[in-house]
Amino acid sequence: MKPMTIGRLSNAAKVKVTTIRYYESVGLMGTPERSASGQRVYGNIDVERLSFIRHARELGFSMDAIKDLIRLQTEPDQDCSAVDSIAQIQLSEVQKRMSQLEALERELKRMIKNCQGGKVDGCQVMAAINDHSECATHSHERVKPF
Amino acid sequence: MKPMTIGRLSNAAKVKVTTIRYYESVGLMGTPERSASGQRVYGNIDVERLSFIRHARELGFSMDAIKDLIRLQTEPDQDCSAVDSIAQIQLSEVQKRMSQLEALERELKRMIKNCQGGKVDGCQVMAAINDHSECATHSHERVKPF
DNA sequence: ATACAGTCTACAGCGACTATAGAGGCAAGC
DNA sequence: GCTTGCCTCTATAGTCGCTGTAGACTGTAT
Repeated sequence: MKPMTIGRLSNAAKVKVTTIRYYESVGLMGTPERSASGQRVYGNIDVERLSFIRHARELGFSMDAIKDLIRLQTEPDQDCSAVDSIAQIQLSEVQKRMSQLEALERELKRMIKNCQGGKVDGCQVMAAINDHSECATHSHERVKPF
Repeated sequence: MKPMTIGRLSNAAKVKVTTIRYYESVGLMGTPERSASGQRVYGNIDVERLSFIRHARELGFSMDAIKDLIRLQTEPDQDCSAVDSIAQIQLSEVQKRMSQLEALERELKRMIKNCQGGKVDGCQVMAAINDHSECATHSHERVKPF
C-alpha cells in the first residue's frame, strides 16, 4: 500500500499539484501529514474534499463561497437554508452573466452581419463599437474578461 | 473655457480616473499634454478614444484586441477582414461562455429544486456538489471566476 | 549507480483593474 | 491672504484564482 502523495491525490481528484498546494496555502485544504522526508501524505477523505472543491469551482462558486460550504458541511445539524442561499446567489450571478452575454452576442452578430468586407474606413464593426450611445447591456456594468 | 482635466474626461467618457491613468500606463491611451503644474490636459479626441475603449471593454474585447482595433483604425486603407476576424473570435468566445453558463444554470436549478429545507446533513445541494461523477459541462474546462 | 520522475519551498507573473498613502494644485468664500 | 475642500499627482500594493519558474532534494526503476 503506497502512501498517497500529492501527485496521486492530483490524479485522483483531477486537480493540479500546484493548485493543491495553493489551496492549502489559502486554507481551502487543511495542512496534511508529512512523511519522514517532508512530503505531504493524504488520505481518502482528502480526495473527497478536493473533488468537492473542484466541482464547486466548475460550478463557478468563489473560493470564499466554497469555504462557507465546507464549514457548513462540518455542522450537519445546522439548517439547510444557508447552503440554499449560497446556491441561490450563485444562480442569480450565473443568470445575470448570461443575460449580459446574450446582449453581447446580439450586438456582435449585428456588427459582423453589417460588415461586408471593404476597407476599414467604412467598416461597420468599427462603426458599431464607436456607436457608444447605444450600449449592448444598457447598463454600465463591466463584463468580466474572459 | 476650462481645460479638460482627467476628472472631466472621466465624467465625459464614464471611465474612472484611476482606470484612465492605468490605460495610459499600458499604452491604451497615449501620453497627454501637461499643464504648467503637471496636470494632464485632454481634448475631445480623447473623449472619443476613451469611449471607444469603454464600449469595446463592455463588449468583452481584451485589451490586446482593443489595441489591435485602435491600430487598425489609424490605417483606414487596410482591409476590413482583420477587424471582422477580431469580432468573430470574440463572438465565438461569447458563445462558448454562454453554453458553459447554461449548463451551470441547469445544474444549479436542479440542485436548488431538490433542496426541500431541513438539515445540512441531507441537503441535496451539498449532495449535488458532492456528486462529482457527473460534471455540469461534461468537460474539465474551468469556468472563469465572476 | 544512474537516470528520471516526483516533490519541496519561495517567489514572480497573469489580466484588468482597485485601493492606499502622502504630497501638491486650484477655486471659492471669508 | 487664508482656509476649506476637492482635485490631481506618483508610487506601490492588493485583488482573484491560479500558473510558471528556479534550484534543491527524494523516491523508484533499471
